[in-house]
Amino acid sequence: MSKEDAPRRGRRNDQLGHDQIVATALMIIDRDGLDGFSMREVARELKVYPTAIYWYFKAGKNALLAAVASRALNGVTPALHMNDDWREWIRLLFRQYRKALSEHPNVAPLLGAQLVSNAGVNPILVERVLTALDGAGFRGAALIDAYNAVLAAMLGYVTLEFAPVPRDEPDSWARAFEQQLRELPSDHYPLIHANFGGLANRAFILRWESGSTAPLDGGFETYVEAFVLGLEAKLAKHTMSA
Amino acid sequence: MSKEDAPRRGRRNDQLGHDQIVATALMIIDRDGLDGFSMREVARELKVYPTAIYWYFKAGKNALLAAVASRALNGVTPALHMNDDWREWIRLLFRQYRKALSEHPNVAPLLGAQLVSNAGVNPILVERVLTALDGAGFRGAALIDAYNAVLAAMLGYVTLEFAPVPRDEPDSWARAFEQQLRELPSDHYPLIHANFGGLANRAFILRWESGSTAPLDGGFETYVEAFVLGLEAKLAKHTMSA
DNA sequence: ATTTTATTTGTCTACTGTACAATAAAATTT
DNA sequence: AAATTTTATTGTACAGTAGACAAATAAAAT
Repeated sequence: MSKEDAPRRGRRNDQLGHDQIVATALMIIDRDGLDGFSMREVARELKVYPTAIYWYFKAGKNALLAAVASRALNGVTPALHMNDDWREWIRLLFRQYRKALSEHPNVAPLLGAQLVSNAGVNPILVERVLTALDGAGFRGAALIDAYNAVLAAMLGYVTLEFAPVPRDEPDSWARAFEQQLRELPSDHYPLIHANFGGLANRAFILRWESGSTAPLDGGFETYVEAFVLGLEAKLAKHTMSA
Repeated sequence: MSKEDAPRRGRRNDQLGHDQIVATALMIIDRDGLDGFSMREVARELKVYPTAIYWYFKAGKNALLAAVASRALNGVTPALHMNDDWREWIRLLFRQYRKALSEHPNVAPLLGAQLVSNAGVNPILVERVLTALDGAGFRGAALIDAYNAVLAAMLGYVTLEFAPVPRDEPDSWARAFEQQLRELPSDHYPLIHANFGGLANRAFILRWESGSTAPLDGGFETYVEAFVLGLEAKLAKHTMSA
């Protein structure tokens, strides 16, 4: 009713700013999942016109999502000091990465899969992984190969673990899915049947909850340990043949 | 101009059918990427009204995408015979999985990340992985953990490798990105600098092409071998302590 | 010949990303 | 202090999206 109801055009004092936009976007994704995210929803949340967001992220939606991913992973890369054990450092990296993502599980699909994998991450991670592997003894082409293996392994488990489940009527879907699993004929699937208790909702493909509500800790530790031990074994083979 | 131009309503002889829809959807995704996919595009391609698609996929877009993912992975799981070496079988599984996805790289984001990870895949894969690991000697909780590790590892590398790059003006984007990499100060990033030739466009985060056009073979082989060797080492530790 | 059912057309609403122009406050230059 | 430029926002517009719903109709079953 009052005059001030008419929204003012032009520059305002309570500026928007990159950080506020990214924080809001991350909040929306945490709350509603990636499907609930949209430029317009961000604008609504900030009580601002949708196009205002485009002033800060001129490249649009993907640019904003890249910034969100980057923020969610802020400070993940552990420090790396001389004489640190490279195995322990990689274990720490994997665990911190998983922990960071477990606090923003809905961001996970952006990382392994989306185009963000390049833009969002910072070169410090790259340099430190290279440093750790160089310290272990990897050189030249073997260093590059090991680097790629480490990066992929770091992302692999968590991307899958935190993959979202259908969000419409999750309860009935879960029950139906569980029922479907139980009905697998035990003669064709003897090991699934024999280990059903341990597998149901505790194993990829055979679960109906995301890792954000039902984490797969044991598998992760096995995964990390196997990978580190394997790198070590591969290193031993190479240095012996050299 | 002729009478037959008026589209016939109701049931037709040249029926649509699940398979034709899924095949068309996969073709579109192969051609235009996941962003180019939409229910309406599928309908256009089939010269049919969009809502016709919903008759076959009553759960909508996600259901169709799940079917597409399942089709793209059709027949990936290698046969597993008694006395097969479990290490060799896992290597084969990983390689076939990667090969199948390299023929449909745009499907990759659906697998690791999206909700498809459950619905799309068949239980034969699960049973065979369990069989291979059981044959290796994993039992009980260790079997479940190893299973989860294998599944995650199988998906991890390829999901990242085939992640798409920005599709608008990819050339100028690639050049800009490369330039940005070259300008990393060599005092802060000595190993990136020292290995620049081997890293540029050949390493995660430092590349501007997707794995579909610039595969990262060496890293994959290292990854597979490290993982298999690691599982073996982990197994040896366990069976020794038992 | 009639009913049923499977399949498609056609209509509708509510939403999305983003290009573009208008506008005004703040910062900068004169 | 006045004029100008830059920055940040409102406001308008468009073409595309998913999907609910009802109407139409051809083929199959009875």
